[in-house]
Amino acid sequence: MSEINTSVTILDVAREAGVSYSTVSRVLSGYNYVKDSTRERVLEAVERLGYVVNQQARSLAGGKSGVIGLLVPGLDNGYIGEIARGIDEELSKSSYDLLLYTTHRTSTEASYALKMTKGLADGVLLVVPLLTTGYIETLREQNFPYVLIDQVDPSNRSSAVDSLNRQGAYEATQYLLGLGHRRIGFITGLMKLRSAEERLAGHMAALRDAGMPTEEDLIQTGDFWRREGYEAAERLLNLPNPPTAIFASNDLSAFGVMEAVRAYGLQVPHDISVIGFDDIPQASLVYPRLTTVRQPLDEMGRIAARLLIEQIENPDRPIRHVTLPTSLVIRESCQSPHQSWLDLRR
Amino acid sequence: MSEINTSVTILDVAREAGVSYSTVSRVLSGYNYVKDSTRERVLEAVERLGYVVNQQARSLAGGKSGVIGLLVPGLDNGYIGEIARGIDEELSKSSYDLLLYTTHRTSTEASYALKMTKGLADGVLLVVPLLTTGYIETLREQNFPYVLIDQVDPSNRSSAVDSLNRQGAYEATQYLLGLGHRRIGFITGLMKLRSAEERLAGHMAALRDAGMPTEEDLIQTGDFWRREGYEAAERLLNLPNPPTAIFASNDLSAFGVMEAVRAYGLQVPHDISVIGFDDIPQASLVYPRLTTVRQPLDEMGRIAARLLIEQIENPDRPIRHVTLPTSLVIRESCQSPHQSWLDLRR
DNA sequence: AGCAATTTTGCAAGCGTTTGCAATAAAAAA
DNA sequence: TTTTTTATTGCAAACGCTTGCAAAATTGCT
Repeated sequence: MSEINTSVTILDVAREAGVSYSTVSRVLSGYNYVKDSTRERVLEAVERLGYVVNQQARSLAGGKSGVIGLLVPGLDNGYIGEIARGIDEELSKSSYDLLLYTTHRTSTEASYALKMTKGLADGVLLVVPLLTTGYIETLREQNFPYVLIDQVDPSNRSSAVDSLNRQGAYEATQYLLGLGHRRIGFITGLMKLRSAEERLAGHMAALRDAGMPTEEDLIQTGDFWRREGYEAAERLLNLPNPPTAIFASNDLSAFGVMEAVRAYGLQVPHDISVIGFDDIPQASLVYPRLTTVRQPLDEMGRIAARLLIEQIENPDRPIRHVTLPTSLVIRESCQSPHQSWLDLRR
Repeated sequence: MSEINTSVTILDVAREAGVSYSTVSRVLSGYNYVKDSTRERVLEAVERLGYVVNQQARSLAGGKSGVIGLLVPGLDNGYIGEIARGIDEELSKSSYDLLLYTTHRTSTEASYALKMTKGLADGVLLVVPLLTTGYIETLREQNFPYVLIDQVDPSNRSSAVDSLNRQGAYEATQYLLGLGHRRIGFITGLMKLRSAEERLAGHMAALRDAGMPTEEDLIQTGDFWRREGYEAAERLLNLPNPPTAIFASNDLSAFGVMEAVRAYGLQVPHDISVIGFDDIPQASLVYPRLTTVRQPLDEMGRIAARLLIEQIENPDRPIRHVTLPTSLVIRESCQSPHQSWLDLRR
């Protein structure tokens, strides 16, 4: 790699190796019908000239771009970070690069989707909760490889990776119940999202199965963000008969809850137990460390990436929907309610 | 955008609009010498056909790729996330896309650098602390636009964005001193890095200027990671005469410190004050919330992106080095040492 | 109306690869 | 040997776009 010149092309390599450029191309793309001695000569020339393939040209000429698009709502989330890490890890095993799009960009999601299909990427990973199903159809029609992460295609005709939201929530509530809580506040996620729906459903089911009445005031609307978590918690704490535990639909809003609890001069878990959902890295950083339902986000990213690559390299593979289990991670933010406290509220 | 077909090319648009393909190209790339009526006709055709430009082809033909490369060590850092957010925000104002590379990938950093110069990106943002200066030279030689973030080119011939590490550390130590601390433990960052060096230097300078002796045992080596922060803190706490405050070179290691302190049955800030550096989002999430030196990471990303774009669009712009100020963010992890505690140690 | 200056438009030649097809060389079979 | 078969290699034609150059229109002045 002595000569590092921008303009070393396949032709230069061909000349250097004394073969035709198509032979060089074949060697480079791992074609089999090349004599070993020739291959070696080409490789040597490549090395000597410091040649690097021009991806753009390669993909224009019909090859693959070697790029995978990742469409996410934003980077300020923790949650996305974990997924991205998983994706990145998986991609590092293959030779794909990652092109990141955040939908807060000015143009519409749909236009990104389209853009990618135009040669920019070989496939796309969608972590776009609020998706307008519209462009998913576009992708499918064009037969462009894509995988949804933590969201589902209502029509069920897309490859997707998600987790057992409902069951996770069910277990969390069951856990709280088991600790002796009888009044459990629930803060929903953004209800347009399937995952938010399922978590609520799981919670309700657990209550029902335990023969507990559901009280409307105990269900407060949130949006998966911290601020709304704080405010929903305030509403819960202001109730004439406040809950002894609060189940927030994700960790971020659980953090808001913890803050609100503290602002009310109460202590977690002493006065109020708090449980979250996701298990983002911060969950074990807060104090007290948050008990939460772990969604294997990085694993989801990894699997999605794998699914996508399979689909890219083998286009007629049927779509697949992988659902990962969640698990309750018990840390220090929950405990049994005090008897006195309970009595007080009777 | 009724017909969404993969293969709508500039030629189709030209036919539809009844003009030549070069005219279409000119309209699309904002060339001026086009009659208004023609432009309109073309734009209509584009709309009608749902045409989307093929970036690969465009960039092959000599245009720009419209992609900016971002080379980072990994995504598991919080620190990187903030920078990336800033970059992303800035990019969203322009029309560049972001291609993400993590160096933990198998190939070497240098090969990525090369790859990008081959048409894949128009410029690159480097957040690669441990950089071997080698490929920076490669980039410079090829006159390929790049900007360093939170790191400096020893030879000082690169555009870069960093912050006043030294001064930030100076102020932090001064603050601790002002609170009455006389024995301050310091946990370094990875000393290969300039920023780690500077933070240590700032700390030492503050001690010196305050007429304080520097005690070797109080300086422990860390590496900017949590685990090492924990262990360095243990070493500090095991000292015959342990410090009353610990200054960790970044927030991540400060978290490790807090953990260690807790593991020793002590309380932050009651028994030991802890101060960090960076102010990553988690800093205000931990309990007690971490007092730290704020480095405007997102702003650094934003500025770096801007610098890079300027450089791309105006190649003979001189290189620039922007250094942002840091600021002390006082939260709850520091307080004055107890007199009794101090006496105990006299 | 005639001519120069200026604005618009179109043609053709790439950009660096991949790949189908055909030609050549080598190996196997007859 | 000669004929088949199979392995190697080269040529040429895309891929979809940008851009220099030249031709065609238009406009402004005499």
